[in-house]
Amino acid sequence: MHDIRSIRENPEAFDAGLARRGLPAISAELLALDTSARTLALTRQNAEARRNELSRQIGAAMKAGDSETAQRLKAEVESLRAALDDGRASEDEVAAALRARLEVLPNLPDETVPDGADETANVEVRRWGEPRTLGFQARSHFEIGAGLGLMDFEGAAAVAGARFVVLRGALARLERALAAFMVDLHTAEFGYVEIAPPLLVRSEAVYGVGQLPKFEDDLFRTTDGRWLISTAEVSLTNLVRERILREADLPMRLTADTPCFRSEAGAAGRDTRGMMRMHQFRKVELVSVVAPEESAAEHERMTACAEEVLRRLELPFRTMLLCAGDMGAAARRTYDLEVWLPSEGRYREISSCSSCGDYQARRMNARYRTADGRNLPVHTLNGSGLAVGRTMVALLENHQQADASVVIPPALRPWMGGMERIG
RNA sequence: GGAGAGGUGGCUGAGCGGCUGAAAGCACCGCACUCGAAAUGCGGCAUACGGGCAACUGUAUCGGGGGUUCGAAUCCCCCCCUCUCCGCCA
Repeated sequence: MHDIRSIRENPEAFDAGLARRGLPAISAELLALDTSARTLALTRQNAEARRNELSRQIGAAMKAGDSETAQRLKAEVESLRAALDDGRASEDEVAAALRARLEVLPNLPDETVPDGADETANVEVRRWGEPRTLGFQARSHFEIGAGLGLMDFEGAAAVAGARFVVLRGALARLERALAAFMVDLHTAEFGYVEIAPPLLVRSEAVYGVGQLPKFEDDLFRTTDGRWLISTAEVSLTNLVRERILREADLPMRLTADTPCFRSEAGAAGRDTRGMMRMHQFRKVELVSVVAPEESAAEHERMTACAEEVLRRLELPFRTMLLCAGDMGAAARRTYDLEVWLPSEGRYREISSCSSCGDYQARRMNARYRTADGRNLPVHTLNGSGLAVGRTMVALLENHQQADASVVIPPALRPWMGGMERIG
């Protein structure tokens, strides 16, 4: 949610930011509504001030036993009423219209974000690792999984339908090991606090991170009106909703290993084979809540935390700075981590680390108290550290062997009970 | 699911139709006292949005929404949340 005051101060910059997102200028319309709302409010407030004053006089008159004066004053208040009610109604209407326009607008891109309409304009900022030369035809993760007999899409379809998978034995263990490995890394070495959050959340929480009201179609809703989290970002970020934090509470760094649920509406036909795009997948999420001046540095730090997972698992990746047109709505600046997939011969997204500025904080009303006693919106960041399902895909494909087995990278072996190889 | 109790400022907690944006205490910030500190005393200290060059000032906010009333933290209705007991249950 944008601060209407900042739009008032610099409407050109606001529209320019939206333009980078590929959106038309809207500041003139917003400011017209804003002016109208303020004018109506001022008129209403003056009428209310008058009414309050008269009410005080009525009280005084009644106390003095002067019921005649009291009656006369009551009549006068009555005459204010119609105007007051009308004014309030139109004020509410204008305010609602302004809000409806504001709450669906995405965040403005940071100055350091490159221009561009889609992923082709993203900028590679670094690359790590060399894709292995296999010496044989790379098999896809689902071929490997099928070969091992431990990845079952048919069974999953029978139980749940398309876009689900059933893992067995060593692969089920592998998923659990990867998640535990990631959480342990982030807590033990990077200072994140592990959280076991709700997976079903209320609308207010989804609204707070910016996924409602605009992206309702991407989510699953329960019969009692709650939502299944599409990412633990929703649960973790909202932990500070409606709170005033002390400066000493910041930075707040949280991590959680949770399933994520996405309807994948609009993704029909994409990634239909394998487990790249599921209705349910496991993800270790990172969330930071920081003071505004810290958010840029925190963004780099968080991205580095996610990258470290890939380094330790010996998975080649590149880090992309997303262009303005390719970022999610809440983000001001985003790095995507893309891991090498031998079967596709290209890099695929495995993590997305975003700095959201005060966009989510305003929607959640999450603030912190500065040393000089002001309450300012915090800055929030979130990132995958990493998407566990896709990490497993990358691990299987990158560490596959000619004999159809898969070598478990040494860093992960403690979480696999010492196992060195699957198959 | 049934019965009951309750949600007030950063925290605790009074108020239960007008003098209450809200007592008191704690916390916090000034000042005094002190060589310094503690203790003590005095003063200050909610948030949001407006108006005003400013001093200052208006409105709203006592979980959320609606209603009654000239006037609501206080009365009525609906919803949300918390707690206690009973039932059910991983």
